[in-house]
Formats: sequence, structure tokens, C-alpha cells
Amino acid sequence: MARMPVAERRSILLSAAFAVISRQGVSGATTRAIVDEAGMKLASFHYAFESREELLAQLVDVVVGNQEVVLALPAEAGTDLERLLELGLLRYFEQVRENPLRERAMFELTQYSMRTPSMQGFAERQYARYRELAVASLREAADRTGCSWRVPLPELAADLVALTDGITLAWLADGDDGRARRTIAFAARALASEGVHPPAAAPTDSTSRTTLTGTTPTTRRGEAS
Amino acid sequence: MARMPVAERRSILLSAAFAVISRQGVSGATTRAIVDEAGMKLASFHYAFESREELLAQLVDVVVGNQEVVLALPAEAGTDLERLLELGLLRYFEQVRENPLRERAMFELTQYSMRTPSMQGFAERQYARYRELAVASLREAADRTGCSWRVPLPELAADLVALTDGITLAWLADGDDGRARRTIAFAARALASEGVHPPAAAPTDSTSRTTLTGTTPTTRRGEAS
DNA sequence: ACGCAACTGGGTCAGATGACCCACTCCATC
DNA sequence: GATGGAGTGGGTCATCTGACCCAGTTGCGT
Repeated sequence: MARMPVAERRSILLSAAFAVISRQGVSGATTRAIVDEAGMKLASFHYAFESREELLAQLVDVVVGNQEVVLALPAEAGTDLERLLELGLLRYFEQVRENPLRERAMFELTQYSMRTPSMQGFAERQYARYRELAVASLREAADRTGCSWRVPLPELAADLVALTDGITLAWLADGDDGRARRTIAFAARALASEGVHPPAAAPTDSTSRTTLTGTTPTTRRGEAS
Repeated sequence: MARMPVAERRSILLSAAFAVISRQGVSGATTRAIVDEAGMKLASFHYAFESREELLAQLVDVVVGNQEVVLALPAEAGTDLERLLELGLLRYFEQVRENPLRERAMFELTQYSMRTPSMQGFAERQYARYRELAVASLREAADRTGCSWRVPLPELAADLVALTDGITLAWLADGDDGRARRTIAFAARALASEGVHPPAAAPTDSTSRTTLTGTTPTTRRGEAS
């Protein structure tokens, strides 16, 4: 109803589309359903976007850009690496629990793009982004606990992404909180066992294992193997 | 064209529907697309099934029943637990690689059922089935290597399912074989570290850890973590 | 051979859907 | 306060879709 710049209208439509998709799936996100969700008239849709497909393509872009969590590390200093990872995963899980529809919509969009020729590459980009975020989180977790990783970080990031995906999917399917939390404990254990423990023991390498104040020591390691 | 009993017609239509879904998604599996795939006329569809929805429901049942692999243990006796698990996961992965469309269709059906009220419970049953299969595979893997599990088997099965799901999903998204194999190695390591090693060492418990011929010792343990 | 019920073909129908159109109405600017 | 274009409303149109129908055919048991 109200007059508004195209940009804002587009953005509202994108949000509305995401909302509809999370409830009805991509195929349920018809132009009419979307404008209805947005409280607009059908004509406004084609004023803002060339076509439904164009909106979907843009939505996919926005969504990849906005993706933020794979592992949500808590602010407080955790005790050891495993516990820190577990807390991070639990926090991620809480986000999923709070907003399951969001996750469903993400899976929905991924699958849609996987079988839409013109969107080839989106799924790839999405997972690249997930791993990128995972790398950052894992690096931070190691830094904070003064650990370092035995395997290349990007590789471990892929493991983390696989675990969170699997945990999320299973939880969306059966909603079993307890199981999800137990799997998270397993995931934390598994990931932490790829880390080298911090206690001021024998420095395994020639590098002079400096302070462990939590900021500087980048803990880059094992880029081979 | 040919005359055939309803049962066979139904089964052909179900296969055709699965094929269409793997290519076009559930929403692309219109009655027309399905009968086209099956080489039938539209009327035959409604002769065999009440409605499209009924076909979809039956498909979902069939598919859950046919589900077979989560971990495909090789026939030859593996060396140690980790290696055996890795080989099993690699074999599973080969199956996925050979038939990616099948996996896509499975995810598609899962998501469809998750947001279809009348099919609530399918996703749940599907994951229950996965875990059931995983339990069997893990038990066999332990038996074969004379190991036992430190955590309850059903719990470990959930971990395995999460891992295979995550690995499969990531591979479907980016098709990176190397990464999938590296994540599989990680998964094998992680799972194996929940097993108790076989070598004739000190029996940790009072139970008289009997033979390890690979059949009888059920290796049930830790039902209480 | 014959009857009849299982099965098929080629249609119809109503509703949904994406795309699009054009007369109208605001509002900012001059 | 005139005016031009950004934005809106209420349609239309072709196509797709699920459901359904009914006159015909064909194979099987008798």
C-alpha cells in the first residue's frame, strides 16, 4: 500500500518469499503466496522483479551472504577445547531449535538450486561459505584454549560442517533434543581429538610455543598431511 | 499399453515417480510427468491410485522399507576397527557416487514429508530405520574385530547416521570426492575411538571376555554410558 | 464361442499459476 | 498549482495440473 522505494520493496518481497518457503517449500512459494505474505498486490511483484525466478536467484544470494553460524562459540572463556566446542555446538543447536523453519528453508533452497541448471554453483558456494565460517570458529576455539590442530584447518572445517548438517537434519526429522545433544557431545569429542592439548608440556616442535593469552598465537599448522 | 495386473502397474508407477522426483523434485512429479515416465496414459494413473497423494504416500513407505545401506561393510575381514569402518563408509560413498539422483530423491522425499501434515512421522520412521541399520552395521564391525563399544550402540548409530548424512549432503552440493573421502577418514577415526581395542589385554570388566571368532560375542555393553 | 469385468483412450473441467497490461493516483519538483 | 513519472490496482491470458468420466476393447474363465 504505502509508497516505498523499489529497493525496500524488493527486500520485503525477499523476506516474504523466505517465510513462505520455510512453510510451504520452494514450490509453494508462488508469486501470489509471496505477495500475499508481504501484503502487496500481484502487480507490485512484477514491478520489483522481472520474474519469480529472478527473485529466487536473488534470495539465494542474500541467504548465502547472511549465513552466519556453524559453531557459535560462547563469550566466556571455556575450560578445555572439547568443552568449548561442545558449548559452541550447543549454542548453534539452540538457534536451530528456536528457528527450525529457517533451517528447513535453507535445505529447501539448497536442493532447489542443486536441480536448477541456472543456479548451479549456489549449493557449492553455500557449502564453501559454511566451511569458511567453520574455519574461523575452529581457529578461534584453538586460539582461546591455546591448542593447535593436527590436521589442516579446512579439512577439519569440512568435518565440522558434515557433523552440524547431519545433526540438524536428524533433529528436523525427529525433533529428539536428547539425541541431538548426545550427538553433539560425540562431535565435540571427535573434533577435539584432532587438537593438540595445551598444558605447558614438552613443546613437540622447534617453534617456541609462545604465550597463550588467547589472541595472537595463530595456531596455523599442519597445512600438509 | 500391455495388460497387466494392478499391482504391477502400481509398482511401475512408483518407480517412475521416484525417477521423476530424483530429476525434478517432488513438485515436478505431476501425474502427467509420472505416467509419461512410465509410458502410460493418464487414466491408468487414476485406475491404479486414488490420487497423486496416495501414490506419494505409498512411495514413501516403499522407500523406507527398501533403504539398505548406511555403512556397507566389506566381506573380507578388515584389520582393525577403524580401517573396517573406513572401508564400509567408502563403500557406502561409492554407492552414493554411482547413484546421486537416488540420494537427492531421498532428501527430497524426507523434506516433502516433513512439511506435509498427513505424512508426519515418515521422516521420523526413516531416521529410525537408518539408525536401526547403523546399529546392525556397527555391531557387526565390532564383532568382526573383536571390539566392543564404550557407548550405547543406538547412540553411536545416531552419530554414524549424522556423519553419513553430512558427508552425503556436502558431496551432493559440491561433488568434491577428495573432501568426502577425507571426511570419511575422520568419521572412521571418530567412531573407532568409541570402541575398545581388541588385543588380548587386561579384561577391564568382570565379564569373561570370551572368544572373538566373530559371531557369538554380542558385544552389548555400556547401556548406561 | 461367449460374456463380462478388468483395463484403456481420449477427452473434459475447475482451479491454480506466471506473466503481463494499462488506466489511474499520488508525490516531488519546478 | 501544474506536471511527469514512480508506483498501484484490478483485471486478462495461456498454460498446467489433479481429478474425473465414459465409451470402448480385450483377455480370461467358462
